[in-house]
Amino acid sequence: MNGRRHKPGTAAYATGQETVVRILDAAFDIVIDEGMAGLSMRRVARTLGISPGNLSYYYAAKADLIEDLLTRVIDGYMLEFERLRNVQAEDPEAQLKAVITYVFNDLQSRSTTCFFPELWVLANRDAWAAQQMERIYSVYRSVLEDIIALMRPKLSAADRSDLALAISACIEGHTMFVGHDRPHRARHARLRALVVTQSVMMVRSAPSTI
Amino acid sequence: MNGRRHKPGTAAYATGQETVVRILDAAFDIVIDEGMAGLSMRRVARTLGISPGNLSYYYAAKADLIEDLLTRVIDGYMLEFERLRNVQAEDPEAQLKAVITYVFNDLQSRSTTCFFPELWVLANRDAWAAQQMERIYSVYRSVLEDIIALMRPKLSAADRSDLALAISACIEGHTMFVGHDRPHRARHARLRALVVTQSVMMVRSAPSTI
Amino acid sequence: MNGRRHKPGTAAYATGQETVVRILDAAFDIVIDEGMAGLSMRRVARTLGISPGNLSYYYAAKADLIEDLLTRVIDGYMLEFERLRNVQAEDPEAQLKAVITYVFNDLQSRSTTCFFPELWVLANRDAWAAQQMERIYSVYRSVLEDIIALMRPKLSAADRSDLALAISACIEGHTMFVGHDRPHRARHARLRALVVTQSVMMVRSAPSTI
Amino acid sequence: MNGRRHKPGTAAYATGQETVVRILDAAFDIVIDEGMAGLSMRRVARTLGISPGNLSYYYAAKADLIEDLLTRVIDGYMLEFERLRNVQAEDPEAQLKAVITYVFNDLQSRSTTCFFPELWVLANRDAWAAQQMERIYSVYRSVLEDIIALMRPKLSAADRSDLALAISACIEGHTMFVGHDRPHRARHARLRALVVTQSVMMVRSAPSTI
DNA sequence: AATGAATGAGCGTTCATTCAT
DNA sequence: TATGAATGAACGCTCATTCAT
Repeated sequence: MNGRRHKPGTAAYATGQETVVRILDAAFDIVIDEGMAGLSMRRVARTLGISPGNLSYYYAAKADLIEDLLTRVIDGYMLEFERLRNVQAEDPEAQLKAVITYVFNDLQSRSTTCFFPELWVLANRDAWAAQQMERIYSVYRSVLEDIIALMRPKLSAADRSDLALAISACIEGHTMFVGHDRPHRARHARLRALVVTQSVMMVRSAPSTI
Repeated sequence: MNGRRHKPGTAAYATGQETVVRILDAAFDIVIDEGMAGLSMRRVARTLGISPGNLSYYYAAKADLIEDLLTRVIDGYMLEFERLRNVQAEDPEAQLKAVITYVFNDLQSRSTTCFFPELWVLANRDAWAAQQMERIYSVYRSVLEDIIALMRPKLSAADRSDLALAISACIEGHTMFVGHDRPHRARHARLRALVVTQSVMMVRSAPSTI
Repeated sequence: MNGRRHKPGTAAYATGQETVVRILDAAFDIVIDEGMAGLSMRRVARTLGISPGNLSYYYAAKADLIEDLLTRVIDGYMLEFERLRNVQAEDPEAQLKAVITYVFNDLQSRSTTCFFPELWVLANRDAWAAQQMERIYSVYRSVLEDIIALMRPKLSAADRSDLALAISACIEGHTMFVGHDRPHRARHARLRALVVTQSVMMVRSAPSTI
Repeated sequence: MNGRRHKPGTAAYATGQETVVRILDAAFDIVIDEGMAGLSMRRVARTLGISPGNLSYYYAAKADLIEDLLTRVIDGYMLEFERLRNVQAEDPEAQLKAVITYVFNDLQSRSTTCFFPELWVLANRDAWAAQQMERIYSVYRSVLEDIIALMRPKLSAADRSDLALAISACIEGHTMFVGHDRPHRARHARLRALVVTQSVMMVRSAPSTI
């Protein structure tokens, strides 16, 4: 969605813009369906019915496409998180529950179940991907931190940050167990209840460490 | 510890046995260094200084090599978990803390940080890999379940199982944040403390749902 | 003369058209020189001085190339047979003699001597090849059947068809004996005379079986 | 069956002799099932459950195995032909009919339908194979020539030979049309009748050319 | 903005062959 | 006799990339 990856001037016209979107959509679908391992320039081109040459007009290198793809997907999730900031609730605790519930539920979507592990793997080897991963998770945590600040105003920023990281890591860790088509998906609701309750308790009771 | 993926009769001599070990070691190193995406038969052969033909003498198909590789790695972790069962501690609570501490610390090893996300991705697409993943995590959870049973004898098996799954998922979810070379590795100890404390509290206070 | 085995859109420019022709020519030459066993994608590419990648741009799979190759060769022979239909002769008998003479002579060409046995072998295992073989021989026989119909109007279609099949099989059977470079090539003319005379006699004298 | 192809001394013991037979049997089955193209040393070894190394003890090179294979198969057919020489019949004509009938019927066996076209292809490229092919067909023809000599004592040897070649070629040419599983197999009996009748007539009426 | 055409490297795999044991 | 172990070449194929048109 930033465009700074393909040659400047590219996708200057309406049809070009649209093509970029179609490219990224196709690429995302492939990643979800077949994993990053299944993503190839030729496959994207084939999916769209355009020539490899034309694809390389928009993305000269595969890495560029991947960058844009990650950026766009992560921007999408970031938007969701920003929206969570404005969740209306009686009190911060209710808000915390709402946020965790939302994110935990999202684990079940096929996109989320499939995309994030790919991102984690990517981040293990690619600094830029690691940075994008931080970008999204820091927004995610900042939403939590703000709520925690309301619940525990006296806690240090570091403590709040730890709590937020612990909560987010705990939720993310359920992806491969209760995510879409994952073996314990049937236990999703029960585990969500556990995580919600436990997270609230943890925030309430966490001692100040400074 | 079974493997048995290469044709029977192969690796009958000492040198052959050794070659198989060298193959699997090299393959594992490649996966850790470059990810599954970087694993190729030719690369393994190149690394070992053997011919592609010779490699395919031991593993006729790449899938066979991967199967043996996963089996071996997972068997290794399973052995570790079985060992955790016998951790000596004053009481179940101390034992729970010890187990969580151990596993959480292990997240920091490069192998663990790099291998498990690859396994999660694999399991998303490959039924056999998914099965192997279940194989290891079920042992992992059973260790936790046994300790939980000692702490909360009146809890139903399902409740204990949920607690174990939640704890293990929570720990695993920290891999990509505080694992080896991961951005929040510096906070590893603080988060471990949080997770340990919180897990104990959760087991202690979890209500019976049946 | 259809082909259409390489992806549509490919070979749209003059150079591409030419390349396809060169590919099929080279493939044919290889088959004639070394047999189907000697035909490989890489060899075709090497012969033409193009890269394997470029060859597979035109023919994504070897089977596609073979299909196009067979189609083209067989189309060529079919055209010849169609031309034989219009052979001018005093009477049907003279026409029959002319046709048999032409086909029998053609056995001596290196292409024919080498190509047809390869086709027979292929047809033994590949349904599509078998179908192509039928395609050409049915045209071949239909030419004969039409002449036979003129010579023996009262014969049933089945009888005419049997005669045509017997004559064509008899001619084809000489390929490996009097064909190009075959051990009895010196006797070609004498055998041709025998086959021509005998075929005419057979058509003349064959009893109606219905 | 001559053995002169593998190292002298090899297969000197009973078990070794037996292994050679099993090798050639397996090789023949593969050729019939998959064609010459499907014949590989490793496949033969695999079929027999022996190691490639052991196979190469009997046949150091694939070419040697093929030589022995051809020799044995052709020896088998030659034996059949020699037996045909002794067919009892009222007169030479009946004998000729009996021989043609026998050979024409044999076209329908899977082995014959599959093996001979492979031999023809081989003979197109390999001088030794061509020689073996001549070996068998010359016996075949000599049987016919002898009968023809009885029917037409005044015909020159060359004429008799031409007749024999024409008859044999005509029969062979039916292989790919009425052989096992071939498209016109249903017409086998009718065509056999045609060929038998016509061959007898041809021998009876063929003019002396010298 | 798009295609056709081309390269060259890499992949997984099969193969004939060799040789020590 | 027989196996295990190894080589190295070839194969069909896919891929990222480039570039003229």
